[in-house]
Amino acid sequence: MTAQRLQEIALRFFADKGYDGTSLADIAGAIGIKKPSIYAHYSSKLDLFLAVADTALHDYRQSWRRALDKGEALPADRRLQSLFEEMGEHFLADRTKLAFWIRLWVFPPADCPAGVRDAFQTLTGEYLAEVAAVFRAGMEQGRLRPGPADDLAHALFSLLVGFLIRAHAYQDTDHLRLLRQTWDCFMFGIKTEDG
Amino acid sequence: MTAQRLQEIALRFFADKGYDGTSLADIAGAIGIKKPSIYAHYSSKLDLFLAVADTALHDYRQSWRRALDKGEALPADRRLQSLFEEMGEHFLADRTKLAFWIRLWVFPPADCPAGVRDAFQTLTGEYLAEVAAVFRAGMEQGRLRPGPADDLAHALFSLLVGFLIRAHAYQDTDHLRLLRQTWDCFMFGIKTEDG
DNA sequence: CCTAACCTACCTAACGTTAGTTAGTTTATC
DNA sequence: GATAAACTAACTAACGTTAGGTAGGTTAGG
Repeated sequence: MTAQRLQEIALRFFADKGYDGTSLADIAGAIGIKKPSIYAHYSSKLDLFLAVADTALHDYRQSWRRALDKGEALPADRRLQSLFEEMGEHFLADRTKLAFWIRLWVFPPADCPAGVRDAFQTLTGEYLAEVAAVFRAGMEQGRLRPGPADDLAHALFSLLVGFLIRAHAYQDTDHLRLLRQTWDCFMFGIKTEDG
Repeated sequence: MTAQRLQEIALRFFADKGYDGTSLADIAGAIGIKKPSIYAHYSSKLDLFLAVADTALHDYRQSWRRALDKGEALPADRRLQSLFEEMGEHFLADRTKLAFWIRLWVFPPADCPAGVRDAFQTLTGEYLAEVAAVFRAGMEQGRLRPGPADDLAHALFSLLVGFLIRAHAYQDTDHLRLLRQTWDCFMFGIKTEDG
């Protein structure tokens, strides 16, 4: 299926050079067809982008849904850790996916309809709500310090995003070690008890 | 000075729509001159961009240099907090600056010469080294948990970046509260002592 | 069983627009 | 009157997009 291959290549280009920096000629050339042939499968450049973005959003939701389900039986603190690591590993496994995700969220193209941005925000909102619920459960169980669960969910998300951005910018290999290190700071703090 | 105004407007456009998404006609129109007149001040679009990027890099270095100097007398843990908050406030004070900074670091334009990216990396490397030194000092003073100082510096930087990205994406107002909340997580951890 | 119609996926050619850039000319300032 | 900074006009190249045509495979009718 050419439409599928177009999406794959388009994802790569959009992630790498951005929407404005990618030309249809680039995409067409990469799969060995000519530029106008793209229009047999997608009605416009934006249409192709939206198709790619749609699968990306789907993938994003699925990843944290799965991560949430996976640690369901764990105590709250371990579950948060699992969530954090699962999401980190998911995006670390595919650098192209990661770059596209960041671009779509942080710098969506000007042509991008508001609906797509809203979809992203809504998705992240749902995710944050779920994480906050885990925080609350952990506090009730006495395994987590009492505090504002919503803010803590945001803080954890910030940490994840910062880590992912760092992983995108620096291409070194020991990301997972740093991911765990980062988690430990969040979990135990950096301050000594008597400090 | 038109050259100055050009840089200011260009910064705004580059931050908002990206390098590829910005046309010289846009920039020229915004300050009330015609497109070719730009060439009286900058030899090309890339030249203008590099001028903007250069000031941005300068500003970036200056901000963390000042933040480091400011808390010099503080104990290590308070100094780290001061560093974190100062940097956060610095970028939060100017959203345009923030957006350009993120774009330059995370998604530099394809035309952007490697030297600029390297300059950014070097600067951040210096910053991380300074932060790591503060961590080490704090550990020697017994005010911070012993641990891998370089990794901890990276973790703190990730946290800052994540927070800034979040601030860029969500335009709500209580950023400073969330910044402090995020810091407290890092400082004290989220886990109870007996958890 | 043949053939006529149709569909899909590609092609070439070309469209109109806009991009960054250059050349040559005018205006204003010191 | 020289110099800097603006202008108009125009160039080339690239963009997304449309039109029209062709080859191959599938379907329907006599």
